[in-house]
Amino acid sequence: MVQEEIRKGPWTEHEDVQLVFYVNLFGDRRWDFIAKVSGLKRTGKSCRLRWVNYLHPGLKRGKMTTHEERLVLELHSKWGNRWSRIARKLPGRTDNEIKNYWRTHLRKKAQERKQAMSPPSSISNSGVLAPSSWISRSSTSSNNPPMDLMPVMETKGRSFYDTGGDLEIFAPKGKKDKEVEESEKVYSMDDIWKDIDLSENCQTITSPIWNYCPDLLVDDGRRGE
DNA sequence: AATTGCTACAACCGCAAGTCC
DNA sequence: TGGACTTGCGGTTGTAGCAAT
Repeated sequence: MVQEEIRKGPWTEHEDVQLVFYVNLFGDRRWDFIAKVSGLKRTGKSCRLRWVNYLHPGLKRGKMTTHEERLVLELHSKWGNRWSRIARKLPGRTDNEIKNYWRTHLRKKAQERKQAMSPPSSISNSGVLAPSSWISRSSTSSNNPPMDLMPVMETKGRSFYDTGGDLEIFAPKGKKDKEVEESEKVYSMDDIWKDIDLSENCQTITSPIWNYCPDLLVDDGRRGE
């Protein structure tokens, strides 16, 4: 069979418009289908990512507020690298965005914070793991801070870092995750919004594509289900 | 002005979970 | 029940833009 060539790399404005149109038409679930019918030479996966991280109308763009930053630090110390979960507590922010922000801005801060809190002994905050059990996962250069040397907990093929916060039992994703979340709500959405409003009047900037193609706006992420 | 190093962020990849038949 | 397919998540990479030298 002749494999249709798959486009990779940065999305063009035209591709964005096309994707938005088809998502508006069919909803944001059947990505393989959308990828096919839209004529975009992208994988469903790629379409989903583009939508979720860039085109979704509910996205808040622009700099993280100090409150959001604080929240990320807080939640990361509690949950580790569970970005999607952290993202759920920050309306308008994506897991990818938070993950990137963490790597570039906060890792150092968290590091300092941790160092300030822990004695220079070999015992981590959890009091269990010594550096000898740490695994270096640095894949890139020299300046990878020791965050990468956090103890790695393995569960069912997934891993996350012990950040020194409460080690939660690693509930499987999906339904169970939701249950866990329901039962442990730390911040209500109201709290978060209130706080954000108070801390800074950060403007919600919708994705540029929506200015470009305003007709396609859908109401609050609820598309044909 | 050219080069190098760093930062920020978009996008890709692999894997596991979820869903459908 | 199990296999194929789809979706979601977290880790990683590529690169544009900027600052420092």
